Amino acid sequence: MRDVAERAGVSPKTVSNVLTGSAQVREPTRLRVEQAMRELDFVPNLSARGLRNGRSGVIGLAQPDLRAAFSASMTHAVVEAAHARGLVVQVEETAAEPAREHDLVTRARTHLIDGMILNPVRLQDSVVEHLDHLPPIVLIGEVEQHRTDRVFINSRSAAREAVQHLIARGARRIVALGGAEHGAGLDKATQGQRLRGYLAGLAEAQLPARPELQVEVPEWTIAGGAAGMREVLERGVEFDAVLAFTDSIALGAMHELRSWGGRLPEDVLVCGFDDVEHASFAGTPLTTIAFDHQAYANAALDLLTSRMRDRGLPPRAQEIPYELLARASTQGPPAGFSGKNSPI
Amino acid sequence: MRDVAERAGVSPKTVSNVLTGSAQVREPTRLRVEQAMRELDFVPNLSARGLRNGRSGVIGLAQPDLRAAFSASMTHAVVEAAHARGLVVQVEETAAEPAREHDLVTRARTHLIDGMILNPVRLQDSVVEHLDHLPPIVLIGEVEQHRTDRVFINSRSAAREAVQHLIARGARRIVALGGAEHGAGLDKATQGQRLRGYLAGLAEAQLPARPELQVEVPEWTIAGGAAGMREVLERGVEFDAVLAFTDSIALGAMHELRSWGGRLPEDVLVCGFDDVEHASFAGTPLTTIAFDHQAYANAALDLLTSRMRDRGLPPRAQEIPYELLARASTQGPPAGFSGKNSPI
DNA sequence: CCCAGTCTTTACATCGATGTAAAAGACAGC
DNA sequence: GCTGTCTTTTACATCGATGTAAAGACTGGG
Repeated sequence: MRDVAERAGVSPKTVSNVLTGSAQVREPTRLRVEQAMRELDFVPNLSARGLRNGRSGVIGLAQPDLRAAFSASMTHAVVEAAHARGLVVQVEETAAEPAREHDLVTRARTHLIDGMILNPVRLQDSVVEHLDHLPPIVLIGEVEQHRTDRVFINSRSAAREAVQHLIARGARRIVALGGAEHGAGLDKATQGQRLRGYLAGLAEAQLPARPELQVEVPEWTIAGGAAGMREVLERGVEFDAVLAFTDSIALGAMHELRSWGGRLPEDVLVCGFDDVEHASFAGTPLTTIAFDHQAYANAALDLLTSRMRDRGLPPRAQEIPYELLARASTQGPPAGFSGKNSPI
Repeated sequence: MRDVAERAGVSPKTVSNVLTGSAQVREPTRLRVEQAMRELDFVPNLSARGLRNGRSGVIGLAQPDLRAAFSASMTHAVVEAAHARGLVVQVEETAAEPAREHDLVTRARTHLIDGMILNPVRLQDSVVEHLDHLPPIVLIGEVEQHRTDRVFINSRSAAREAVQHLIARGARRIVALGGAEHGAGLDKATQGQRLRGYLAGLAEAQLPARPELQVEVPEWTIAGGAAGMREVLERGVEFDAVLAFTDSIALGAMHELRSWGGRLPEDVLVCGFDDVEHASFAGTPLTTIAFDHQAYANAALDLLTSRMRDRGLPPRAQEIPYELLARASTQGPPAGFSGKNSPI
């Protein structure tokens, strides 16, 4: 910057003033400075600026697995929303490990970021304890605590609605693909809410909650969904619908079902979550819980930037509306299916 | 840091020495310092460190559209590879706009990054001119210039091989879904190579290159692929195979074909590129050009980090091997199809 | 033509970590 | 006990941008 100043015949501070617009600079001076900046191909050093005024213009985005379609869609939306606000995004992966999640949050300050958006699998309380020492955090997805800002869809109610929908279309034995009561299912963030909604839906219809119809899926990917479905089929359990906790899981399940000879939706109904691009283009277009991913990201960034301006704000929670999109995959009534009578 | 030093009864430099390990520190002193750091919950400020030693530990990753399955997979792989090397990743989207690509590269220095991995759609020469003033760049994908480091698969040869495969399975009229000679097709990076390979494959088999079988697809997403396929079908052109330039395009095309009543692979064969997770789980599992995404990312990071250490290295290009994975979608021979005789 | 009041520009200190060079301390050997 | 070597610690300057406060350049009114 000194070089620019020298070339333009002014002091470094004047160059800085031109850049930040914080003080008035006379037209001819400004032009001279701009000319010099162009000639020297000058770019301000953000490390220095960050050091000086304590903000880097970078926010962090942490998700379990970037390959999952929903994460990819959310990353896109967050990058767009951040771009519109003059911020850039650093991505992190927690690989669904609570330890990495914990690590990431507590070490957030080291990472040059002004704030962070986290899609938690499970956020330990100990992390939230440290909140005062950490940069602003917005959680996306459901977590049972009210001390940070959050953006969420009402997963519990959505899952209940999905179950009602499946039951209305004739399903009676619905597989929950993504979480189980007997495991750590209810403990985990989004997973817990969807499982609760599933159970509530069954209870309302006075259908029993069968443990053999509840399957944990450690990785919420297509392969993970297929593996979960295979587990059910190999046990020979009979069922007539699947509530998958994400669209990726649903797509994997549908593939596995077809490869066992199941017909969709004639034998089994399937419903997913998130409405990723893929869902509507699947072999059997997938019924799913849809919501506006961009609105979700915008809300998260609004909460984050407002808190970056004022750390003293009370914790806020913003709910994004969802909608059940009925597609071909739940055109019932289903005949029912089990691994036993399959051709493979 | 001063506070830590004071609490441990040493000078700030000693604390720094403990952190960096650059100088010897006696055991008891080090323990005292570490104790003090823990007590004060101290985390070093990376902005300051970055300012001091000119490196931030952040690399940039720029791709056209993060929603595309291949981009998501690559982002995952790059984040993992970077993590293993103690780096973090900042993501950018170029939205397939050459202007944004140009902007990003020339302004790269402002973004606190030590280097950058770019999946270019079209990289203008003017950018490469500025290379000396820019941080290290590794291009992923094919670009017709040899002044930067690059990682690539031989797309031209892969496309030719795919065409040979389709012809061997009985195809004669192959749609190129992703690029066209008559447009700007040959100018663009990866797209150009795949188009050239397609044309080479046809020429070898002495089949004519028909302009009506070549379709540009501006967005390499599922929806983009479906739109491109629809265009062909609406024109009533007859064809018996589709070479889609990415798996996402292929999946969109397959969906569109099915909705016009086309049977896969009985009427039309389909081949994609990239082997994303989805390809093998599609209704009709997709034949595709597969390669190891993680190896690809590792190679890119190796090139990048070595250049970060020594800017003077000559430009290097590393080719990653690919393999044509034949799945159900190219079980020929195909009967042929056109929009005219469709039920819709 | 001078002066108060306003608009521009300048000098300097600062953010936090770390390289350099020199001072202080530890230790062995005579 | 003293010197010389080696290790550990210190003081200071520096990376680049910017806030503060003060100096300098201008305007218009008298």
